[in-house]
Amino acid sequence: MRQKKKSELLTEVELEFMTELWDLGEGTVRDVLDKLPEDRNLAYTSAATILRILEQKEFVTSRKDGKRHVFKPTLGKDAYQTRSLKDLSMKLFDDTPASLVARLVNDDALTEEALGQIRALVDRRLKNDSG
Amino acid sequence: MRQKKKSELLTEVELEFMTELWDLGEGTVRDVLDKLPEDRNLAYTSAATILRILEQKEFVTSRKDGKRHVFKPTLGKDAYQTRSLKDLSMKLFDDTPASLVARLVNDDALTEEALGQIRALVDRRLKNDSG
DNA sequence: TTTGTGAAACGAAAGTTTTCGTATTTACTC
DNA sequence: GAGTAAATACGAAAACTTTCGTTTCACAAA
Repeated sequence: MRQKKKSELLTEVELEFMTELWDLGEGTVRDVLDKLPEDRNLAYTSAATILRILEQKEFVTSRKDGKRHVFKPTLGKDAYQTRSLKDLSMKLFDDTPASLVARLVNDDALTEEALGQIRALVDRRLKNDSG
Repeated sequence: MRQKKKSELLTEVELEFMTELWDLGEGTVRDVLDKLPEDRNLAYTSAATILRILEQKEFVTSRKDGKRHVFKPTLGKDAYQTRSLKDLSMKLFDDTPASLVARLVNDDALTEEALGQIRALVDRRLKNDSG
């Protein structure tokens, strides 16, 4: 029997939808569809299908409100951010978060301001841990 | 006319192959295939197809060596790391690298040592920029 | 030159993701 | 209850990714 590949990661379109739901908190098919960019031009039924799939994969739950379904993430955006970073770090950075940050801070496009913010974050975390 | 979707990002299997090529520097179909995990069990022709696709997408070039083709990345691993981070940052972190790092350093699984390394990297970059 | 071995070329099957059409259901209004 | 507007349910087409089989080609050994 072939093992079902359960990736735990969102596909491109799934992520697009989850991003809207994270922003909305929760919402109907119509809510999400209306929130997509003007030029996205996705059929209503397509959007409904994506949400159905997200529910099958247990990334969202739904409740009924009158005749509509209201969808709500079961996984927080922060948790998914962590999961994605872990995946990227594993696949492309030898599972060494420091080397990921190294690549990031060596990016010329990164502003001085962003660098300062990053250091502040790291410092705060180090202080909290030790003190 | 429909715009060809040119993603610039590697698919799962493409990344798997590029990773081996980055490690090898360059290599033949056989070289890459032999480098995959024991239990990968991919047919030779499948590997050849992936490399052919990577060449079509211009992620690698090939030269002939006797009767075999030797494949070589056109894009460095570091450049692709940067590209991936930019993509992730855009899709999941509001295009704000600092918030990506914030998520990373807030991950409880991150060791004190890794944190120290990260701060050192940031400090070094800040010093170099100003002095 | 024939023959054997391993590689390349190519197309297409199999698997997954994305999109949509059709049919049905629901709630509301008269 | 019949009409209607909007939502859901479901299947399947379309698009993309992954895998492989068959045929052709290149080189070397007899």
